This record gives sequence, C-alpha cells and structure tokens, in this order.
Amino acid sequence: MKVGDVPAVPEWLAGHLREDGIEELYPPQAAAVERGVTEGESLVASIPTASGKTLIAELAMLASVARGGTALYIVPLRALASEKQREFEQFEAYGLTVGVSTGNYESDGDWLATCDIVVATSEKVDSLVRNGAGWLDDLACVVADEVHLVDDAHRGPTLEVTLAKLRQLNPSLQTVALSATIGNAAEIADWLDAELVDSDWRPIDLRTGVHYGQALHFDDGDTRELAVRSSERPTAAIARETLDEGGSTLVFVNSRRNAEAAAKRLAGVTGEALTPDEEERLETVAEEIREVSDTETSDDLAACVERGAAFHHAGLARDHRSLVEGAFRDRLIKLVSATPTLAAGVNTPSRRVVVRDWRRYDGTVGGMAPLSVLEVHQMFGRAGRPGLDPYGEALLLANSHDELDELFERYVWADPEAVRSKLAAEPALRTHVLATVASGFAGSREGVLEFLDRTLYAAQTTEPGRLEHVTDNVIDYLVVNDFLERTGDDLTATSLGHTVSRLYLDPMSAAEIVDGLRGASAPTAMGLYHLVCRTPDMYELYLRSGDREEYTMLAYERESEFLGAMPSEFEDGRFEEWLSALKTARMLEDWASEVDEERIAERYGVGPGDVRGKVDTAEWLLGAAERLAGELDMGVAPAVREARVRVQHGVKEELMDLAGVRGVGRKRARRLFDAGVETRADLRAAEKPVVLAALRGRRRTAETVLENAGREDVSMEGVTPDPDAAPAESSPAPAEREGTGEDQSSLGDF
DNA sequence: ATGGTCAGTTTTTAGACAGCATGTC
DNA sequence: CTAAAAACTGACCAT
Repeated sequence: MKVGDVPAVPEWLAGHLREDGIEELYPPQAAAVERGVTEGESLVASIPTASGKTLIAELAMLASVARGGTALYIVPLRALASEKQREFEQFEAYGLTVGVSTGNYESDGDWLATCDIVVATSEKVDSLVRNGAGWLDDLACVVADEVHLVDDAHRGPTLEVTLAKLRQLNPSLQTVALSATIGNAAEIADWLDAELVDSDWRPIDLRTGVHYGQALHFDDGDTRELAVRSSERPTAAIARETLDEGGSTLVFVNSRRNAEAAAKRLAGVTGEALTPDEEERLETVAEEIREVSDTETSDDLAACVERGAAFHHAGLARDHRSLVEGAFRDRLIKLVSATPTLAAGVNTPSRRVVVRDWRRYDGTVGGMAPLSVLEVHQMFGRAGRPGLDPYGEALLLANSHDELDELFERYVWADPEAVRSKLAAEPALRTHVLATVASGFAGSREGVLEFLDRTLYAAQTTEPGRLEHVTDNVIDYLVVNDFLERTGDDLTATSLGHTVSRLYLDPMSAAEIVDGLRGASAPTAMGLYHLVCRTPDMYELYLRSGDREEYTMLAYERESEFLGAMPSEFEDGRFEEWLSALKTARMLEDWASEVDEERIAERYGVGPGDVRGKVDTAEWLLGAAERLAGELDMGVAPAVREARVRVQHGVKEELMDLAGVRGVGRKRARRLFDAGVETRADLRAAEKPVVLAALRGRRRTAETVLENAGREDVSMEGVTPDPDAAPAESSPAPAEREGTGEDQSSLGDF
C-alpha cells in the first residue's frame, strides 16, 4: 500500500512520510490500515520490534486527531515516554501539540488537557483516572505500547485495569494495542473487541542461531565456522568477528556483575580495533561519564568506554545509561554487555546480539530459571538496525551438544508463550479494588466484580470463583483498615481511602505507615526512614553475608527509635525482612547526613543509580506519610516533613533552609554554611566576598543563588572572593583562568 | 617477606512505576 | 527440588 492510499489521515501526512523516504507501508502496517486503524477501528498488532509499530500508532492517532479527538499513548517506562515524545514532536510542524505526563516529569496540567497527543506511563494514566482528570473522558484513541507486559505480576494489572477503565469511561474509545509476537494475540484482540494483525514480518533479515564449539548453527540449517582461539571465550570470538565486519555486538547476561566483568574483558577485544579519531571521541564520552558521578562504577565504566566497550544495568545513573546508549547508537561504542534493562528500554539496535546467559537466578524457584521465550525473542529483536545493517544476527551459546539441541528446541524454533493476566493476586487487587471504589467505578461488591469482569483476567480465567474469592478477602482487608466502609451492600471509600488512592499508595503501605505513626510522639528521622522502608512500595536492599550480625547489632543499639514492634530475632522471615529495611533506612540516613555518594555506593555495595532510586522512592513515600499524618491530625507531620526534606536534598537538619534555595544543593549548602552563611536570610545579608568564596569563585552561580534567595543587589561585578572564607578542602577550587570570560568559567557549574 | 599461580570453596544473583511542587555539582 | 560465575582463600612455589 502506498502512503497516499491511507484513508482518513490528514492530507499532509503522505508528503511528510515521503520526505522521510517512506513511499510504501510495510506489510503489517498495510494490514493494520486494511483492518481500519485509521478509521477508528480497535486493533491488536502482535509484530516484531522494529517492524514499524510506531507508525501504526501514529496513523491511528493522527486520524483520530484529524477527526477532532485526543490520543493517549501509554508506555511502560519513563525513558520511553521521552523517546516517544521526541518522535511525535515531528508533527508539531503541522500544528499538533504533544504533552508528556510521568511521575518525574509532567507538562503543565492545563496545557495537557489541550494536547492532541499525550504520552504517559501506565501508572500515571491510572493515577490520572483516579484523580478524575476531565480530559480523559474526551479521549478518542488510546495506544498501549508493549501490551504483553500485562503478563508482568507487578505492573501488568495496572495496565490491564487502566485499559478497562478508559474503555468503560468511553465505550466508543479506539484501542490500539501494540505487542511483541506472543502466543495468544487473538485472545487479547478478543478481550479488547479489536481487529488483529499477527505477523512475523521484519524489515531486515534476522538470523538466529546457536554457537557451539567452532561453529555457528543457524535456524535455516546453515552452519558457519567461527574460529575460537584457545583460551578465548566464545563471546570474545563472536565480538571479534563482528568487529572485523564493521558491526557492533550486544551481549545479554544475567547479573550486573557479569555485565561489568564481561565488558572489562571484552574491552580488550574492542580496544584493538579503534581508529585514533574514535579513541579521541571515546575519551570525551569517558570524561562525561566520570563527571556524572564520582564512584567506582563510574570509573569502571569510563575505563571500558575508553576502549570501546561498555556495560549497562540499573545500577548506573540515568546519565550513564543515556551516554552509553547514545554512543552505542552512534557506533562509537562497539560492544555493550547488558542485563535485561536494555532489551526493554529505549531502542538500541546492534548488528549482532548474543544472549550469553539463558538462565537467571530466581528466588521464588530457589535457583536458576530459564528465561521465557518471549524475553529471549525480545533480546533477539535488538539485532539488526534497519537501513544500516544488511542483516541482524542473534545467537545463543551452548556448552555441549545436548545444550545445542535444547536451545534450538527451547528458543530458536519455539513460539512465544501466551500472555496471562496476573490480576487475581491480592497485592494487585488490594490497590485496584480500592481505586475502583474510590474513583466511583463501583459502589458495591457486585459493582466491583462487574467492573473486574471487563479485564483480561475475566476473559481468560478457567477457575471460576477465584477472582470472587480474592476480591472478598481484599474488600475485608480494606474495610478492616478503614479504607472502605460497608453499609448493607454498599461500599464507599472513607476519606482516608480516598487519600490513599489519590496518593497512589499500596493500601498495605498506607496501613503500615498509619500504624507506625499512630504510636509515635516524636519520631526520629531513622524511625521514619525505617517505617517507609518496610513498606511494600519500597524495594529493599539485599542482606549479604555478615550483614545479619551487623544490622542485628544496630537494631538493638537504636531500638528506641523504631516505630512499631520489632519482630523477634527467631521469627525467621519477618526478621530478615525487617533487617533489610534497616539496611535501606541506614543508607537513607547516610544520604541525609551528607555522606558522599561514593562512600554510600561502596558501603552498601550498590551503584549510583540505586542510591538515586532509593532516595526518590523514600521521598515519595515520606511525602505520602506527611499527607497521611496531616489527614489524620497526628501532630507528627512536621517531623515527617523534616525527614522528607532531608532525604530530598541529602542534607543534615541545619542545611534544610539553605538547600531549599534553588541552585543550592547539598554541596553548595554545606560550603555556604561552613563559611558562616547559615540561612536563606543570611544569604540575603551576607558579605558578597564570603558568598563568592564559598561558591568557589563562580560569579554567575553566586549571582543566580543570591537572586533565588530573594536578594536585590546580586551583581558580583568587581567582587573578589574572601580568602578567609574559602572552603578548606583537600583539592582547592580551580582558580578562574586568566583571559577566559566569566561565562565560560561558569559553564562547569551546569 | 613478597608475589604469583592454581585449585577448591564461598558468595551472590534483573528491573523501576508512583504524590506534589519546582530545581543539583 | 534445580546454576554458574566471580570473589575469596589458602597451599605451594619462586624470588
């Protein structure tokens, strides 16, 4: 089908696509159009990555917008939200507006309502529904990206329930669900009353195979020799061969440590094949990586990048990740070894993909569990960059002839699993039943069940009564904990229940927090950190060998600070979990005591990304706790607020005022304080030379800071730093270079 | 005393959404 | 009930 033949889309679209070199639709896209996506028909597209899913979504959304409606694009990750935003902004030239809404970044609320296309995470959409965002009622088209994630036990139910709610709000809503190739796409289409496009078509060839011994065995029966030098690992041989052909390699492994170790080892391979120009540009990237954070992880990563390799996992800071992704896309980094983060995240295709580890540790089964076919195929799907590589190759590694056969059987020739709803689990229902009642979708047990009947779970279940049973348990729990009120057959949310639903808290977290705060009169920061850390919304740090003793001691030492009873040391599982929460809480305490990032990372054996992640979650939960304390008039709200602000800025109590000034973080606040400028008010009255010295002589920074503190005369013109007030540090601030302009020297501050 | 190698033993194990109101070095 | 690689430990040997 030619781009000009697509019905019901804006007139400019065909021309726009031709400008991008698109004359003809890919077969799955053409099929989608034939099924009526541009004419408002709902559709499930189960097709491989990189086979043009985004354009299908765009066709549907643009056609909807052309008819005067609004379109919503739901993504599973925040990083994908910004990626899609950038992609859709190409249409702003034609007068469309694009907005984003995620937990950490949101377009202005009023503006969002006027947008033609909104990109949001599934949790954010759920939250918008709970908070009654009016514009959702006028939605014409919703696109659910990566819809196979409804299979995810933790986050799948949210997507499932959200789609059901949107469709109930607006029965004529067009639903476009994009999925990886899955075993039961027809069933999903059935659930969504949608047409189906189910195809394996890819724009560039993907060869999959298994490496064993000195050969690569491909799915089409082809075999090719691969010389593995003695004492060389297969992955290294594959990477070397790919490099010789001018391609890049993406290696998937099953742990962070493996990712780092493999990158270090394979940097030996990539390091040999760099041009001087590449070396220079890599050096720049490495430098940027070191600037992101002063930790071992950061140094290790930079050392790998200098030699053309990198590792990628969730312990990396956000900026680390995007630097690696960017340099890999630019073909500067030749090899990335990654945990599954990269398979699910932003688009990072590579000539070759090696799935080195096909088993992963899984505590729930007590050992290594094989990856699902779906996951492995998703990783395979990263092979081959359309328009850049002649083909893509994806390989598994076998250590024996039997394993060779098994891998073919299990992954290469296997069809992906069916996607199954995970809604009927108590933790999932706890939060969704409360939200369903609180936001008025149901007003009784029957109403709740009626609503749940619209979900995929109901469409799939073969176990009659199970959902009903779990729902009853959950309703009882919610009533007992005062989130719901039952009068006769009617269910209504209490004011507490409404608050919890709007705060997006797991009711169990809320119950734990309320419980802990009730018994407290003057909680310490540690007590509060521990309280939020043992909540199901916080993912705790892992206890390592020796930690049990260490934290048991700490527990007794600071026994008086903890809110609520400490479980008995002999009550096994509970105590361990309580200690994990303590470890996490102490990390937060360190952070809020101005311990530097490097030291924290080392002390707790985590990466900079983990520190930021925990801090963010704690900030959110403490904010929620503050609201709950206020709601219940508990008088501890100021203490909670203090704990929250300290975590937010990573400062001790005395710096809270200063760190609240825009442009002043934990480091600047500390330097100002030590120079005698102790409060925001001091900042307005302080001697300029003192302020300037505390801010390491950066004039522009000093002016901005003073302005943000509300000072009138901010000019630092002609002011010289007071040498007596200069921070006494081991490495003195770099003096402003002679001859360079003011502006240039302040660049380093941002 | 120091350092390197090697084999056997112990340890460890993926990911990342959300409130609210504005900003780090 | 299930694994595998890295990190650690200690013996042994050469300097």
